[in-house]
Amino acid sequence: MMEKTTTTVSEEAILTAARNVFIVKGMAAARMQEIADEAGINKAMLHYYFRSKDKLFERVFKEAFKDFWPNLELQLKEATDVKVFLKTVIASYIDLFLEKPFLPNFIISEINNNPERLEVLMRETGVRPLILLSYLEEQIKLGTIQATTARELMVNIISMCIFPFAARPLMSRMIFNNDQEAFNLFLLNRKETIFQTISQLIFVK
Amino acid sequence: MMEKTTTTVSEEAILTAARNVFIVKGMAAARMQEIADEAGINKAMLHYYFRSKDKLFERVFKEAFKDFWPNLELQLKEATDVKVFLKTVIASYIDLFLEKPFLPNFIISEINNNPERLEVLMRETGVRPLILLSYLEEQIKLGTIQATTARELMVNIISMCIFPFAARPLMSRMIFNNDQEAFNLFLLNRKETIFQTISQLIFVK
DNA sequence: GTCTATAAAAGGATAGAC
DNA sequence: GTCTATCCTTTTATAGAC
Repeated sequence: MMEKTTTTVSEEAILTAARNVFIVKGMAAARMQEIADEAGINKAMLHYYFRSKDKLFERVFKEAFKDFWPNLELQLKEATDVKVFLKTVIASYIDLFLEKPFLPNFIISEINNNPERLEVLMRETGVRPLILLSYLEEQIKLGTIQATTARELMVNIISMCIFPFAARPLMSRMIFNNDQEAFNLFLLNRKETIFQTISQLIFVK
Repeated sequence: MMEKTTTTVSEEAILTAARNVFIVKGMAAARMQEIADEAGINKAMLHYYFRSKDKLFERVFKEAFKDFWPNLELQLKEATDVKVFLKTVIASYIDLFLEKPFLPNFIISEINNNPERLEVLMRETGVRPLILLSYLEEQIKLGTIQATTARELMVNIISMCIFPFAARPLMSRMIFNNDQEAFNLFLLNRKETIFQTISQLIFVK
């Protein structure tokens, strides 16, 4: 029996091109023509496969949104203690953004434009970020980590992981004087440095 | 003698409207019609005063970019020591974003779309963020604060200040379960909590 | 300076041949 | 499935009366 969700070569080419264009330019600035060109295919084909720009965008966006969140359940199950768990979460975030540098700003901007979409997105992708929050709360209660509030801690971790990528050109110019090598090295080391910074805050001797 | 840069009532109304629309929607999604409506004025007037959408946008963007940076020179001159200085910088950032919540994402996104614009912008607005960096470097050398590198520290401070605002709807939903009151309170308290967090990192007993 | 009307361009969507 | 040609809507920009 064949797959229900068989995708043709063209369909895949379109999706790949659409991802590239939408994620870099955003919904409003993206052009169907550019997506067609990048897919090496005719503009009419986009409509043949996806009916409209809106529908094509929704498809790409939902997928990107799903990508945006690490699999907390899995990492939680595999981690032996808080330290390992946090280290894994931070590392998986940094690795993700090293691979997909435009993802953070794309998700953040499109959510800003359409916050009401969040409810549907969360339901359909099954993303549950409160897991990390309640885990941190629990650990604070147990005394294995120290922090005034779990929310504070979680916001700080996420901010440090995501922001340098979301504002990459700005940071590169403003703080690294456009020294690309130094900035790339900085980002590569972030896995380690963020973990150390957070450790200093929550594992008080 | 009269001002050279006299602005008419309409011109001001247009600029105010353009700010509102551009900063919330971004260049690509903004509509000249919407700006005209918000200014309570005819669409043709926009072109009469600013020639094109591009030119109007540039005007608004440059201004917003200038707004985005605290006056470090002034704060440095007025501060009595590192603690006071950092507290002031953080506070002025948080206050700015409480007042203009859409500013961070606007600046970050538009710079991402057009990083090459940065050079001109910096020249024309006279923004010099490296002042903070060299100040931190100096203080590390002097031993008044502790940090592995000044860049690391600066990125962390900026990330914690800006990110929760740039990703406001996302944070609100994901970490505060859309409890608007709790989230607003959290942001209000950020001045204090970020300072405490940073203090814990750099003022080691 | 301000408006109405309209041109001009861009961009998304469809028809129809192959 | 894929293409070319074309339609139609949206949006920017201008002409010209007042």
